[in-house]
Amino acid sequence: MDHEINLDSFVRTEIMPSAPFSFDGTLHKPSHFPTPDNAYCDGHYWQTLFYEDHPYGLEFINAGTTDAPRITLMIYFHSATEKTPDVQALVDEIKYRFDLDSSTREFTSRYAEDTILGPAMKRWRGMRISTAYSLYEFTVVTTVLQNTVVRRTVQMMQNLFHNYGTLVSFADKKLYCFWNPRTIDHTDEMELRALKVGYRAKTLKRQAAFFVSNSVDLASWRQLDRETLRDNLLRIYGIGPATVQYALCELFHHYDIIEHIPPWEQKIYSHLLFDKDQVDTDVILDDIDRRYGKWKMLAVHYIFEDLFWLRKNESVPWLEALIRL
DNA sequence: CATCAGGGCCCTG
DNA sequence: CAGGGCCCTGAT
Repeated sequence: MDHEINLDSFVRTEIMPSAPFSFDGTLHKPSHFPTPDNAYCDGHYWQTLFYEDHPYGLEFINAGTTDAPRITLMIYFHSATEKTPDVQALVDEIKYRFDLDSSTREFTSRYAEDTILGPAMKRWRGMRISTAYSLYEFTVVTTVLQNTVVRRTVQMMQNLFHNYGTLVSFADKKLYCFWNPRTIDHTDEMELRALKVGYRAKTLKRQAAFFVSNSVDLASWRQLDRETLRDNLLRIYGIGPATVQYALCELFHHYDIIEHIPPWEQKIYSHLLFDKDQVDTDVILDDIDRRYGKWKMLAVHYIFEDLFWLRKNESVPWLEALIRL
């Protein structure tokens, strides 16, 4: 099952994101549960990428500043199965997934002195909402996130990578790369259940089948208007109101909407915005809309991630109480 | 020991 | 449109 591939060759390229740009804030999201497909340290980020049926290893190095951004990107590949990777296509895809070309200058200058956003802005000015994942991969991640605690989510993801993913080595890292949905489409549900995913086995099967038979054209989904896109996403088994919200901002970079606040986030925003334990979600949504208008999703992302960066460095007792391991 | 909710969603009535 | 059920595990 667990095969390993040495990504023995690489190409090197430079990417110039639009300014301002936060390298660390965009590439590493401390609020996300850890997965064995990426690694991070200050100014340096490693990520596997399964693209066009090939495994890649990406190494991002911060070679610029917030106002003069520059990323050195190494794309590692397996020379025996691929002679010349399509670097341009890969770079375009990476730029989209990490939203490297988006313009946030209006937002960053407008809210530089905002009472709530100001401090986060000093640290993460130019941060984007991003994900390294394809839509299929994203649905897998959100599926193992549902109705459980973080420890189990991490374990489920580990089991799935271990059984269906590919261990790749590059740049002195060994990380797992995502599988083709066909892999899970071909396994039976009982085998999946043995990986402790519980009732989610059915969901994972149906999602894999969907992506195999429909070959979703992500490029065209990215062009859709939001309502059509939302309808399409909600038609995927296992995607409901919470996941569709995450998908719209993380995968498709809609920064101007937030319509749904799940209970645990409600508690966090209650603390951060109102200094209370529990505030009604409608009140929170109204407040966010009034303060940040068309940037409201990006705004709460700054607030949220800033909090989780803080948690990396020191303990935040009230937050720890909300994170159920 | 038993019960219950957890970083939702589907399905039923 | 409200509410029960879902695999499992740790908290209570």
